[in-house]
This record gives sequence, structure tokens and C-alpha cells, in this order.
Amino acid sequence: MGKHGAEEGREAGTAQRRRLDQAAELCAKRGQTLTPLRRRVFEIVLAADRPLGAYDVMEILARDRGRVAPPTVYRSLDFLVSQGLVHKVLSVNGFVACSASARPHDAQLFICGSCGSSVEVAKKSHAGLIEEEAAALDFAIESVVLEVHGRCHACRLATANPTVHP
Amino acid sequence: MGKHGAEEGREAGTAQRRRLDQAAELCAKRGQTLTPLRRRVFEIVLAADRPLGAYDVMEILARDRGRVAPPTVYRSLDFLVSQGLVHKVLSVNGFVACSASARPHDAQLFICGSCGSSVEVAKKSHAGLIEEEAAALDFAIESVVLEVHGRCHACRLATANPTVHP
DNA sequence: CGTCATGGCGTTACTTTATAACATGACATC
DNA sequence: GATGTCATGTTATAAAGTAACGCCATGACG
Ligand SMILES: [Zn+2]
Ligand SMILES: [Zn+2]
Ligand SMILES: [Zn+2]
Ligand SMILES: [Zn+2]
Repeated sequence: MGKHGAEEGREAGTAQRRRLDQAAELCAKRGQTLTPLRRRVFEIVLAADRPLGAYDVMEILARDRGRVAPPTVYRSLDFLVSQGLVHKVLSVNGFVACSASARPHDAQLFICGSCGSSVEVAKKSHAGLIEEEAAALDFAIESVVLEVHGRCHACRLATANPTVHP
Repeated sequence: MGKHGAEEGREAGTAQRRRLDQAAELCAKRGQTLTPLRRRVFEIVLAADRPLGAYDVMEILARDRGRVAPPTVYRSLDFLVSQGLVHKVLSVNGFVACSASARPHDAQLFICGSCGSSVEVAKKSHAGLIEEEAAALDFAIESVVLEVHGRCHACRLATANPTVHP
């Protein structure tokens, strides 16, 4: 993925530290462990303001721990996804922290093609409609990928202002 | 992608030939050309009973034309997608023929994890809901990815039969 | 205590998917 | 016949993801 802006903060704020602790607790409740590596990967994803590619995470990890191989980071990311802490964003081959963090669910994401930011909204209404359609097909739903692409509010405002330099 | 079953029929039936001719006409109307290569690629995708990977298409193409390089097939597939004749299926890295073939649109696909088949349904109702949510975020939608995973009718019936390939 | 199963991680090597960059050919237009 | 364009060929490489094996810490069990 692309270069970084202010996205990958080395030190998490208090809010994020609490998120991490909550996550650890959540995993523990399920008999799973948020190991130091997994915790650090989650921290990295949390600190980003947009979906990060697995190789981005690798690169950031490398600053702490030296070279890390792809399987290491993929395993951690997959774990976090399995715990519902992180969502995989297919349309950008990336991973983004779940903004709800309740329990595992399919995310609905609005992804900006300009700045790359993504916003998760609680999926509600159309879930019902999709289920209806599935029922009509006698199709047993296991998961739903719903990713909306376009331009976010901030980027639309920026476009109106021609004062941005290339 | 996986190995093939009865999916990649060398000779198209009459129905498919008509689809191809319609497609050619459609492209022409837009000042675009369905060249022999593009036509053949479309034919291959049409003949498949499930999404094909670009490299699957390459392999099938190779039977006719000898070795074909990735850019060749990706370009043709991208063209077909741009014409709305084919949909890209992100969640399986594949390409499937549009079953409506009207004009370009975002597809809603039901994809079976057992047999790999995919069914396209006309997206209607929830489009409105997504638009509402987008409006609330002041987000300008450009495209929507909606892929539902699960088990299709046929595979659910076959559940007793362990003869379905994993 | 030993030993055995387990889970998490490291490492190597590899596969699959996709694109950049540049060259060629065909055909239109001036 | 030069110039532009579009589609395709070609080479090389990037980007994303996985298989397979082995190590070590932990904890159960005799
Ligand atoms: Zn979420
Ligand atoms: Zn934006
Ligand atoms: Zn369609
Ligand atoms: Zn099926």
C-alpha cells in the first residue's frame, strides 16, 4: 500500500490503550490470548487512519522487532479478524480496526478513493433485505462483504477548494 | 483458481453466440470494439459456471492461441468489466459474466463456498438504504461491492452426500 | 521428574494475483 | 508517407498470500 501520513503513531493514546486492554480481556473470555505480537499488530492497525496492507504492517513491525516474515503478520491479522477486532477490506487488500469491537460481525465500510480513509457503519436494515433475497434463493448466508467506494466529506470539500498544491 | 469441472465449454451454444453478438453490438454503440480476443475472453467467462480467475482464463486461451501473457488477459477482462459485461468478484479474485448485461452496474452476488457458483441478483432495495447512509455521511458513492457468501440451494441438498468437493 | 501434546511464532521457499514499461502491428488521417 | 491511436505482444517485476517445517514455552499427565 501507499506511503504513510500521520497514520501509524508509535505510541498509542489512552483511548487506544484501553481498547487494547478491552481486546485482551475479550480474547481471554473466549479462551484466546492476545499475545504481545498480536497486541502490537492490533495497536498498529488501530493507530492507522485507514486500512493498512499486511506488508505495511510488516514494515512498521520491523521497526520494533527487526525483520518479520509475511506468515507472522498474516497469522496475527487473521487472528484479529477471527476475534472481530479487525476487518479485512477486500477492495483494497487491507485491514482496518473494527470501530464497534463488540463481537464478530460483517462490516459495512465506506471507503474514500482519494484519501483512503474508511468509515464503518453499523449494518442494520439491508441485512434484512439481503436475508430475504437469500431466503428466496434458499441460500444459507455465512458472511456478507459490503464495501462502498466513493469520496468522503473531507475530500469533497477539498475538491471545491482549488488551493491544494500537487 | 481451482481445477475445472464442466465449466469451460469450448463451443458456445446458440444462446451464448447471441449473447456475444449482442455484446459486440452494445460495444459498437458506445464506440468501442469487441475484438476477437475480447470476444473470446468473454466467451470463456460466459461458458464457465462460476467465477474464473484471470490465470484460468489465460490457461484456456492458451489452448487456442498458445501462450498468452497476463497483461493480455487482464486488459481484456478489464475491458469487459468496463463495458459491464463481466463483474469482478473480489472475494474470490475472479471474473463472472454479468447475468443482466443491460448496462454497467454494481452486481450483488451470492457465492457458494462449496461449489463456487455465483448468482447475480438485481440490486434494488438496499441500494436506497446505502444511499441514505452515504448521504448522512456526505459521502459520494462511486461503486458498491456486495458479495454474499454461504451455501447454495444445491449444496445444501447435497449436504447428506459427502461427495461435494471441498 | 520425564514425556507428550499444544499453541504461538520463526523461517524458508513458494504460489497466486496483478501491473509497469516498452515494443510491435494495423489501420486511419492528414 | 508521416503521424496518431488503439489493441496487442513481451519482458520483467511488484504485491499479496500460503505451505511446510521446526523450535520452544507451557502445562497436563503418568
Ligand atoms: Zn466492525
Ligand atoms: Zn477522502
Ligand atoms: Zn450484472
Ligand atoms: Zn453450491
